[in-house]
Amino acid sequence: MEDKYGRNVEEKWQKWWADNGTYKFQDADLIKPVYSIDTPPPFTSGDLHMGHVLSYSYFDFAARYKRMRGFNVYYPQGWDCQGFPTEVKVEQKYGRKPPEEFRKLCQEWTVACIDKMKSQMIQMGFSPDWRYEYRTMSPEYHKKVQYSLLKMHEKELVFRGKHPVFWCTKCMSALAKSDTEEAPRQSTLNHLIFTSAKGDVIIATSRPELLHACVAVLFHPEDKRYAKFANEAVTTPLGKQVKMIPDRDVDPTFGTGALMVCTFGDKMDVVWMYRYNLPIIEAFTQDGKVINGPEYLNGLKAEDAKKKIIETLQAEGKVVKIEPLSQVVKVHDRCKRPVELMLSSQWFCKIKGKSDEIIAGAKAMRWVPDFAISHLIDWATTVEWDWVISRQRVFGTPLPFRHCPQCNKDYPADYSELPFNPAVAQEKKCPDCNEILVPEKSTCDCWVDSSITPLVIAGWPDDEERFKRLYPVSLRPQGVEIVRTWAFYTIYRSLALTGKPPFKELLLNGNVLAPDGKKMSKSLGNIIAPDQLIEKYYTDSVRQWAALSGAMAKDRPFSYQDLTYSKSFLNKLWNASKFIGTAITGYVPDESHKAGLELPDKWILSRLQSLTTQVTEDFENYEFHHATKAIHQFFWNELCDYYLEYVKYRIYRDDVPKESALAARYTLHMALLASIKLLAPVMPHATEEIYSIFAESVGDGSRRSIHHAAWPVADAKMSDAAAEKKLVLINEVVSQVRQFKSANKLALNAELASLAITAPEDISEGKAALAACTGAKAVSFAQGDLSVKIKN
RNA sequence: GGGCCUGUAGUGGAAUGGUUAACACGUCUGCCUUACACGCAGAAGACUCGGAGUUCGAUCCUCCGCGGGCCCACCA
Repeated sequence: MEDKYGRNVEEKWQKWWADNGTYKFQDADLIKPVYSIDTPPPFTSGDLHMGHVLSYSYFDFAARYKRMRGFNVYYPQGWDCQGFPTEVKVEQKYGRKPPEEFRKLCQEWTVACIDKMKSQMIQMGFSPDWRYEYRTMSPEYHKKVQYSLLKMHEKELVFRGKHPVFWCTKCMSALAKSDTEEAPRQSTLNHLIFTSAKGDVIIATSRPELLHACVAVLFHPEDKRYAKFANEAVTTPLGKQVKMIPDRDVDPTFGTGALMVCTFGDKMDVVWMYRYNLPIIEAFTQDGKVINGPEYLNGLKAEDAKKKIIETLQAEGKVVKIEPLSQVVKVHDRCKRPVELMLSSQWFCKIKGKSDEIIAGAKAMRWVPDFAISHLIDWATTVEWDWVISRQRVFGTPLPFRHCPQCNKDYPADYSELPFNPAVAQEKKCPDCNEILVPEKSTCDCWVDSSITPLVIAGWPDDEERFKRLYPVSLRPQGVEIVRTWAFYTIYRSLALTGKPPFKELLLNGNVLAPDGKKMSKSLGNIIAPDQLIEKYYTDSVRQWAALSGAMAKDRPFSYQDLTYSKSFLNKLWNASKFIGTAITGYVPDESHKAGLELPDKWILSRLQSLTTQVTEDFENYEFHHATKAIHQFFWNELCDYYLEYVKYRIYRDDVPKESALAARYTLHMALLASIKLLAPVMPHATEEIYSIFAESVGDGSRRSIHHAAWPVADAKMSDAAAEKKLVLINEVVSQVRQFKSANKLALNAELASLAITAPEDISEGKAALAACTGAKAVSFAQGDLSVKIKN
């Protein structure tokens, strides 16, 4: 055992574990039960953040615990490579490039990011089997994603259709919702006159320039003002007839309580369009100019069109009033221009109508904590339309389809063509018209990639043997905030592709907030970098912090206090272990040594049994916080603070009976060995090093890792309620003596003339320990309520 | 607007339908006692957000209010 604990110790074992394949999944072992983990592939930003540290620590604890419980742990690690942020960074660095070249640059960039993050993971002592690393940008991964899409296409769950998407008319690009932000602006609410046989209807709109795309007028079903118009036709100021439809989502208090649905002014229009199967009118071109409108509007930009149409309608007497309106609009986060909804040809995955089976699948799995499933149920029950899976991006998985421009039909790629890449795909012709088919250039939404991770890690679809062994996976750990995406899509796709729910258990973690309770963000400058913490506090402290944070599906502020404490405990563990290590040097444990067990020995061994039971139960429930706390309490406040003081004389002095000396060593051996095993999942480095104290009892000299040692099992025979009861009294006596010395400004090792103890139980068995621990030259006992008379 | 979570000493946070509500950091007082000063022994510090209810009894259960967090929807 090294003299001092530090980064050198941690690095030494990290290397040793890698060299010895400590965390390898035992492919050939078909007997051990398998425990598989579908770990989150982090987005390859290049940096592990505190949220990663927390959540990855969490399931690393689970993996290590299960390994010690005799499971064959399958713990792969993947990388979610493809995404807009990478494209942005690569473009910033290299400028715009042709697609294939750009994709290569993105890949190189990503590889560098992965290298960095991987080394951070190793520093954190995470224990995946790196042989099973996967990258969503690799050809093999693309192949599996595309295979999954072809399969779902065969089941008609994947299809192409026209769908409104967020669109930036300045950048001429489709946007994901995450590319948008909100901006307040001053606008106007315009009250326009619609006419009908039953009278006029005044509707209020902030976007009169969309009037030509008006396809319906809606009002609230209980709004008496409009009840008589239900399902009647009204005429827009442009002379078009549309229907009046009652709808529960209309706010009768806003404007006039009647609104026009335009395809598309905002997202709600899209909802209504689907709800009532309304026609779609393209209102703008891709560069934001009016189309399909009245002559005087066509070709104008939205802002100009708005002015123009208001002027015109006012002149025609069709405007009742114009009032100011402050509103919040979605803008493109990069150019700050308002975003439009544009009809566009996209690929979809059928989701609508699938809620019941997804919820049923979710309910078939254990959610920890259980309330987290509500996030999924809420989401599943409010799905309004199908999942748009295509993105007009470069760095992504290509959709494996071709399109006939003539017949307007889609053709899936052949399985033999996978991985399909439109840039190099062979030319194919339309079976109907012989026209050359156009390979799809869009790429997949990144959730398409990541929603098959439990399948991919289990060898799907080629390796049936492995798949049977590894699927469904035992554990899916993930953040609550992506239940609606990662968990939702994964459950759905896994069910669709295999008919079976993908996990047995889900473990949900929350996020790490900055010490001020706010979200960590670059703009607030409150980010805490894990690397610096490791440098200063060491990995095993950071891991303890993660355990103590206990953020089960809840957000927790980062706390330096917990980290400081964790480091203190690490130090305590280290020093106590050094002491015990010296005490038991050359000691070979033997059951016969139990014959000499004394009262304090029986006590601490009894406490150890209940601790073992408690900690085991906590680990089963992923209550790492509780488990860690319990071990700390035992080790520090019972073993170190009392027990070690009771036995020291049996270690140091030569005049103690041999039986007593052996029993003390037996107890120390047992207590330390069990303690470090219980701590091993959380503090893998320190416990591994301390484990070397026990090297000789391991046998042949070839070093075995503590992480393959058997998890302790409580032994009921070692439980001793009587001893525990007596030690409560003895500890109390010691405490009183310590108070006496403190009050009298005596050194704690000062000798005392005598102790006269009155206790409700016969605790005279502890006389020697008491005398040694308190420095009392004489100790006497009497029966009665607890009291201590001290003479110095 | 909807959903979920949450409100406990200066700070971070346990726990419990019932005696003095953990523990840690910080603070204060002693002590460098042959594992550890990243330590040891003590001490101070909490009307457990406010209100109502259930109960013999609530910090814990219910409701209302106020506050915080996260997610989602919407702003015609």
